[in-house]
Amino acid sequence: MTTKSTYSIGQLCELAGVSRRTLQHYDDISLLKPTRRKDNGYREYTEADAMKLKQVLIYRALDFSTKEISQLLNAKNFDLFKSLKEQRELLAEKKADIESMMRNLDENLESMKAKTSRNLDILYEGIPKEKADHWKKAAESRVGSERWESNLQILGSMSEDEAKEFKQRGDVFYAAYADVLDQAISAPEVQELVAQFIAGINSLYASSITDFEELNYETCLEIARMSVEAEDVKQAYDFYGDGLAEHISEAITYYAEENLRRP
Amino acid sequence: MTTKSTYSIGQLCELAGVSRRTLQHYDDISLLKPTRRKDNGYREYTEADAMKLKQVLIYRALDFSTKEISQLLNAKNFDLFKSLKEQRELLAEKKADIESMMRNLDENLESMKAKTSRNLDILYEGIPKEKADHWKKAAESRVGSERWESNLQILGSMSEDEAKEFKQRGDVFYAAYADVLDQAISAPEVQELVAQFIAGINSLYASSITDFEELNYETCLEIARMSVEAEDVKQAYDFYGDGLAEHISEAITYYAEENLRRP
DNA sequence: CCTCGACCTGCACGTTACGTGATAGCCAAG
DNA sequence: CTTGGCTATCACGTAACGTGCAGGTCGAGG
Repeated sequence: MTTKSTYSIGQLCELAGVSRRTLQHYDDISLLKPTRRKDNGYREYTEADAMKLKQVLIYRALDFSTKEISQLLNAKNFDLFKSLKEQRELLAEKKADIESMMRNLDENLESMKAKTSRNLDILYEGIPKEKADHWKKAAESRVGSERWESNLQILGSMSEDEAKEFKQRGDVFYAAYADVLDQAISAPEVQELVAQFIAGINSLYASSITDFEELNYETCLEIARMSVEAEDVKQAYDFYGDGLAEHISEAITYYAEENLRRP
Repeated sequence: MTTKSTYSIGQLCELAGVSRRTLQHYDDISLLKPTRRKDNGYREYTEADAMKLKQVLIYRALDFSTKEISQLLNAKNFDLFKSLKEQRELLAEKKADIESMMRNLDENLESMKAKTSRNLDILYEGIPKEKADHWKKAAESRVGSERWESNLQILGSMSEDEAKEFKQRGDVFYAAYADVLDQAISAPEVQELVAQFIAGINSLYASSITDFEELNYETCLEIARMSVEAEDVKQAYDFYGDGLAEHISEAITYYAEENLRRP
């Protein structure tokens, strides 16, 4: 059973993955007229038409205008073989373009990663070497885990100065927090610090994430959980004061319940 | 000297290789608004805007609509890192598409070449093996030489049956021509055969080359020249009768002078 | 101070390559 | 004989700019 060598418009557009209207349009502008019309006016495309359409689609994928394609395909002395070779050339060029764009992106990605790790260095500055290495490794290994990737990328988007500033503010904050570890999580001093903490995260995110929405109830609870459940985060917190991780975790939870409860 | 970190519309469009109007358009539709307007109303773009434009251009190269790009780039929680990785993915896909199209083309080219050589076999059927091999090689080696490539490709575009038919007609014709070798090139019998010959080439070309123009004066002279100058063609002609190549060459020249002279 | 050319502004209509109906003819099946 | 699925031809809509046009800005030079 040889393939029936004529197609209706519907069959051809199905075959080629283009819309009916596109074929009608190509007919209108004489880019690809069906070989003949049946008596009822229906378009009847042949195998040759299908081949030509394939050519057209390749040129279209190469961003040629229909006018240009028309000139190419209907040129006097049109030579299929040459045309195919030319298309190959152009495709190769386009491929090269894409590869160049990919290399460009890779460079950007690399530089962002590099910056991230440089800024991680800054972040763990002044912390005993073994611990720092341990935490840093844990942090870097999180790249690839959806949730943390963008957190780390915020570091990557900061300049070194900003990173230093960020660390400084962190040091100051956690030192201050260490001073209130003996107070109840509901104590105004504690809650004031937590409010600062949340505000800090908000402004950090807001500056680097477009249209960032302020931390809500659930997200705060999640931060509270992570503070104690992620071992390295917990250790980093506890570095500033014994039991700081658990304390701030509960304090954040309390804060969220009091201030961010759903309406 | 650090690069001045703001651009006018002209500078940015120069830098990015897009038209002024495109940037104005992106401003209109809020895809990429300049960071600020100067007091005189001039658009002032920052480095960050330039980065964003780069993103836009990549997505545009990937055939995203401006609306889609706008949604992607201005999405809540937009994440540059993720976006870059996504772009890499998409570029990889596009590259794969292009590679697939190239493979497809290569297949077509291969099959055309294969058909050409199959039909060359048919063409040299019934001719002593050494000679046939010699001529065939010469013919195939012409692939790559502009002028001959399309001639051979006409063979490639024929079905086997057509090729056989073609050879048969050739055999008949050259046999007939061998019978008039003793007559003058201007003799009516000879000129009648030449007319048939030219008509044959015309119809052959017309059937496989879109909008082919009939052989003109110069082209005929060229055919005449090739008949004797191309060694293998000459030998192929002479196979049908001694001195046929030179005779038909002169006869074609005469025919052209008589019938196809410029007005 | 004036002018000139290069740059910028907004506005409006033109263009390409289709998309999206609306309306109507063809035709095989129930 | 109607119904559902294909087809046809208008005809208007749209996206992403292109292409002027009339007019403001600005630094350099006469």
